[in-house]
Amino acid sequence: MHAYIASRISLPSHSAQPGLPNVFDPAPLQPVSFFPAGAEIYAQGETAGALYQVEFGAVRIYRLLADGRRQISAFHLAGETFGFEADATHHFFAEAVNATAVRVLRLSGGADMSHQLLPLALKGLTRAQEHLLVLGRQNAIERVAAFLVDMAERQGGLRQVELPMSRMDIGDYLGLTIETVSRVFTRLKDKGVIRLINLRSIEIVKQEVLQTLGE
Amino acid sequence: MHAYIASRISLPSHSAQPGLPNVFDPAPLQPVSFFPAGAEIYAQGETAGALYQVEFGAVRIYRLLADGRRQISAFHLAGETFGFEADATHHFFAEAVNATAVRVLRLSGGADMSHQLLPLALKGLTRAQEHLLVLGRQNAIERVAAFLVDMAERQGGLRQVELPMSRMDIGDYLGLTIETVSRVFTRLKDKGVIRLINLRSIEIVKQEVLQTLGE
DNA sequence: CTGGACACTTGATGTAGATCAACAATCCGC
DNA sequence: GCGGATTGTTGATCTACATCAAGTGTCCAG
Repeated sequence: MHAYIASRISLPSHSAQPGLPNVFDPAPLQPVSFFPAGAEIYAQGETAGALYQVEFGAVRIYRLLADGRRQISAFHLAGETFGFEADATHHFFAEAVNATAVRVLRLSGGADMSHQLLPLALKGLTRAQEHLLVLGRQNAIERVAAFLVDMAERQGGLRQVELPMSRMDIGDYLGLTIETVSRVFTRLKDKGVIRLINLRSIEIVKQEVLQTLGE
Repeated sequence: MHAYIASRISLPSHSAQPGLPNVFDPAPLQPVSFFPAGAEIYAQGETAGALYQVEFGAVRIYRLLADGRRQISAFHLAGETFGFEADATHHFFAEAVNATAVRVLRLSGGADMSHQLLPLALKGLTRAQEHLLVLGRQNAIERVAAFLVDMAERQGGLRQVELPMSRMDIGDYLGLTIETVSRVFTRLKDKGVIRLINLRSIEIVKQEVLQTLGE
């Protein structure tokens, strides 16, 4: 999909992370890697063994079918952690949606991290199961509404929501085509539910309507 | 959906479980509950706090939309464990598909089970993410094929596969209607890929074809 | 063994969203 | 700031699956 080769620049980070409980302290500060838009963070089939915490930017986790159909199973925004697997192999691809910094937390063989990992895994599991309901049983408007509500919540519940990803990404996350995503945005705009500030940023005008549609 | 009230009969179990590593030993043997077909094991909104291990039978995990649309996120067969949640509340319903026995493992407040739970949670996460690909990007034949391959694998890879659940359950798991599920079964039968031994049991005749369709 | 209730299958028709196609807006390198 | 490439929108048409409808098979209570 992307012939892009990641140009990683690792460097020790000095920024404290207020608000984000750094469960990995008091280990020495972990290195941060930068990825430009579209760069691969890891690929399906690669050996797993690190956790990744998004410092800024956004990451998409996805799988491909043989003919190129793509399903994005999750987006990860600043503060979120991803990369854990059931065995020693990555079963998904991870790519930077746009310019992204990721703190890499190597899992030292000895240390037992299950205490820290379990809540993250359970959170991910709940999210995936909720996404199953959306993909299995909701129509196009409901899917987009659920997506926007989720993105808004994860950005602190503000009226203005940033969408770092393209319509293609949104489509591949919601199981829709870009055309359908675009039409639904237009429909929600015409109904006065949202306002399109620019391509990658919307304002939620009627939060209740969106909420009701999405559930 | 079901006005059915579970008639639980709890009793201490004496059966050893060869083949199933009982990670909860050497705790005293946990009680086993029986549930008739359709009985509720737990409901969305209830307080969580136990794990459930299927002794025999099958369990469906699902969510409902306000208008009654249902998405089954998982089936659990003999030997599998379910019931863990990200917080103290169940976010899904669990029901016996047919006559089912479940070992209830109360999580004592003090004990730290994250070591045992993490692999189960990660396994569930991977499964849910794979199911997302099916629901988001595969067509009706591919969905049914993937489902049959999965059921076959979980039953030891034999040619003959038992389907303890109704067409309605399969439809609600795959995001399809019962009619579409039925038509796809007929289509696979006509192509000679499967044989319908009876309503709840099929034989896989062309394993490779099914495998290819499902991925 | 018989009847009635489900569960499933099969057929006819409708429709949401995909696909195909043209155009518009936006971004970015020079 | 210009021009081409990329991303998004809008319209026309097609199609896979849903919906509606009418059987058929299966199971069990009596």
